[in-house]
Amino acid sequence: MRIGDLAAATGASARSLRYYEEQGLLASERSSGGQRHYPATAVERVALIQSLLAAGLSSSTIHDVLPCITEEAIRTPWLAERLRAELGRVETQLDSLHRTRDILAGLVEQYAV
Amino acid sequence: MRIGDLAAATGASARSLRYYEEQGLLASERSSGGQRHYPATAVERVALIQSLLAAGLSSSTIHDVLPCITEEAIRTPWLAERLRAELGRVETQLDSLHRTRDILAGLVEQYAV
DNA sequence: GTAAAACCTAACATTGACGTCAAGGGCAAG
DNA sequence: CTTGCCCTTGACGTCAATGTTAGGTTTTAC
Repeated sequence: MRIGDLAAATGASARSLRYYEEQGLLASERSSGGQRHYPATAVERVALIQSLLAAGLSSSTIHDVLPCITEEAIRTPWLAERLRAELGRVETQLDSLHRTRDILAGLVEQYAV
Repeated sequence: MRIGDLAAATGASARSLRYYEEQGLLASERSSGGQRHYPATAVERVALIQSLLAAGLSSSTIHDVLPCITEEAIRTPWLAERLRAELGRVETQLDSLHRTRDILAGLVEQYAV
């Protein structure tokens, strides 16, 4: 898969995919001419990255948390701790968003004609 | 209440409060010397603004959606529609965040030592 | 009345995840 | 081989909420 295919398959722009690579979130092989090639599994990985970005994790946090290209950090207690911390953050955010949803729903009810 | 008090009461910076006013989200009376004064209800209003900002609504959207200082837009069908649209957005985001939470929880389980 | 603390406006700086543009190179089809 | 499309790197632009700084004014405390 070339970058345009991956972009089409994931909805991310080619610019974003290059950015993910630059941030160490996504690996690619290069053709002899220097063009990026991706395995089919990259689609799933990009989806994961997008999901975590949408959850408010920074690319640097994702880099820390995903045992990515370099598998160095796997199963260190530090990684487990970091994961738990981010999970906590997301759950807090989930609670807060839940309350906001209720507020908005209240407004909708109040202003529905 | 002056701006410092409101900042202390809400956790927002004075800069942010002025910005909210600039964006038409928050009203203030001025003293003879030009300093802002807020009613006690402003605390609640700022909390609402923060909540909506945290949910990813832009200040311009909040301005549209909150029947704010100028009460012009109240109860127009358009407002009701806009509110429903934003509620939909937030609910979508909530779903997505929920899934992301599960993914993260899975990772935690996987990498827990 | 005076000093300190809080406030004012105005403007520029920051951050992060991209968009966009320029100048060029790779690659399949005709 | 060339046409046309996709790709490359690099650099600069954007956007939104907020930080920061500067230079001056108002309010509060003594």
